[in-house]
This record gives sequence, structure tokens and C-alpha cells, in this order.
Amino acid sequence: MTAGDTPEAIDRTLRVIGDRWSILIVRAALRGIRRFDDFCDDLGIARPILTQRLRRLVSNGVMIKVPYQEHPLRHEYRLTDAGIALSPVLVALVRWSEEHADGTPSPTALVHAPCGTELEQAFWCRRCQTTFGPAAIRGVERAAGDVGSSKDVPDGSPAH
Amino acid sequence: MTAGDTPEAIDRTLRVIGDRWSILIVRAALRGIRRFDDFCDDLGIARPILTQRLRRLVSNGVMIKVPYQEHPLRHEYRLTDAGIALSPVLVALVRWSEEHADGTPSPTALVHAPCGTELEQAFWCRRCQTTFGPAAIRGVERAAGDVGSSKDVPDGSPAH
DNA sequence: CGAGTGAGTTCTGAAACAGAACCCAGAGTT
DNA sequence: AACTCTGGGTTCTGTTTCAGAACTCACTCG
Repeated sequence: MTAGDTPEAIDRTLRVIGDRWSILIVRAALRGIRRFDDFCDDLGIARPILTQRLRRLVSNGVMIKVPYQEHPLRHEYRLTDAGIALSPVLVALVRWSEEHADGTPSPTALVHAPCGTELEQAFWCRRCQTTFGPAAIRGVERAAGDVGSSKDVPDGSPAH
Repeated sequence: MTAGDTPEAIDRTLRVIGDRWSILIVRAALRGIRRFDDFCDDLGIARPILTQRLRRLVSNGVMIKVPYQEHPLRHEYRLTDAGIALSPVLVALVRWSEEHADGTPSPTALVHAPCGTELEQAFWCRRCQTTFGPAAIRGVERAAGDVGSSKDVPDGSPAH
């Protein structure tokens, strides 16, 4: 309550994809995996958990279950637009992993499709027509009357 | 094995920040919160969990514990550079929350500090000098000989 | 001396995770 | 018809992890 903030929204999101597997499932799906067993093999996830995760992702609109053949009725799981919209999260995570958690670059590079150049992720200011990094971010309250009260995100020197 | 991929690296990262609280803690820290009790109050997190999370974040180099006064010896927790580097993940999550999980925009807007314009997050191609969205991403194998084998990320129409 | 504060720890119960093994419908094989 | 394979699950059974109340402890302030 006191916190004029939103752990709320982000919290709800984390409930959807905030466990170790969901993000990996989305990632696998982005790589083109669609079938139950393929997810299983690719991720090494236990079947019951996969079942439950897929169900949750479906019920939260991240994926949908579509039949890909009748008769032996079989379904596959695909990302919805909302699911695809998670890719910035994924990319940010992968980037961070590579740079900070563990030097190993992932064997799959993500590139700009039209030209094949490896992509970067940045914050973009429409007004200045420029990209920038975390250091140039500031948080401001949205409450209409309150526009002056901007709190700086971490002050200058972070650590040390 | 068949998967020439890395759940590995990302998995390690998710072990660091892949629970519901760690990200929220980082987020709070980005907003300037530093002290144990303030995290507690702000997040509504249970103290034992906060203790443990902070310890883990510290041991993984995301935060550091620095004394801010002697005598009643007190520490505070600050983000390291690696921790600050998580902000793209945060931003991506918040963005997604707002757009897909729940219409409510967060009360704290993130803006480009120099000009105050609300920021956007995008993929950036250095070669083309352009920003683009998830649809224009493609994954290619990095294995030196194998550059031709590019798999498309989700094919054209995602769902429906 | 008593109250207050910052930063935890202990204890206890609920929930989530994880793996092995089992199930079942339909198709293809013999 | 019997037999086995495949895709897509479910059940059962432990092990972690989560979570909250309540307690501790060192120190300071009045």
C-alpha cells in the first residue's frame, strides 16, 4: 500500500513466467519447437512439469494449443503474439547471462534478419532519436499532478 | 545433446534471478532502496526470504553489502554494475506486464534522463542503424563452419 | 534502565519441483 | 488378431523451496 509502486503488475507477470522453466519453454518455442516430446527432449524437463507449465502458459495467453492432425489427434503448442512479445525479456536475459553470469557466448547468435548482423538491445528515445544504456534512465511518477517528483535511479556510482 | 543450444547459461542466470523475489529486489534497488527493512516494507517480502535472496544476490555478484555506519554496525545492499546491467530485463518485463498481462500502466514511468521522454526498448542493428522488433530476429548457429544453417524464429504467423 | 531499531534467525506448515513409472488411443506391422 | 510404437499425457512419491509469525541480539537513545 505504502509503496506507490507496482510490484503488482510485474508480480503477476512473474507468476506467469517467473519460474525456471517457463522462460526456457518460451525460448524453445521461439526456436521453433512445438511438440510436447520435443520440449521434453530439448529442455530435459520432467513431463509432469511440462504439462503443467504448458497449461499455464496457454491459460495466460502466452501459447495456444492447436491440433496439427486429426485421427491420432495431436496438438502442438505455439506462441501467441503475446508470447512472441516476450522475446525482449529473453534477449535481455541471454545478454546478461553472457556478459555477467558466465563468459560463454551462446552458440545461437541472434541477428537482424534482413542483414544478418548480430543484434543489440538498447533503450531508445524517440524524441532524441538515440539509443542509450541503463545509466541514462530515470524513473518519474506518473500521477498527473506529480510530474516534478522524479527519483533518480541508482545514484551515480553504483558500488565499490 | 542434439540441441546445440544453451539452456545452460540462461539456466544459470535463472538460478540467480529466476524466482519471484530476486527481480523485485533488484527493481527496488534500482529505485534507490538499500536497507534490509526498507526492502521488507517496500516489497512485503518475508524477512527470512529476503535474507536468503540478498545473500544469494551478493554471492552472485549482483549486489554488494557495504557498511554505512560503524558502531551499531549496519550494512546496506547496493547493486553492482552487473546488477544495474539487469535493468534491460526489468524494463522488458515491465513493458510486457503492461502490454500483455494487465492493462494498468505502472505509476512509475521510465524516461530518458536528459530529455524526460518516456523510453522505448528495441533491438538495434548497428549495421543498418535502425531499430526493429521481435519479428525481424533470426537465430543463427555460431559454430564457425555452420553459418549457413539459420533457423527462423517463429514462422510468419504465430498463432490463430 | 527501559524502549526502540536494524538486521537477522528459528520453527513450522504449505506449496512447488522433480523423477520414475504407468496409462491410453490410434497406427502401423506381422 | 496380437504386438509394438508414438505422442501426449497422468499418478505416485519424495525433496526442495516458499512463506509467515515469532523470537533474538547488539547497540543506541532518552
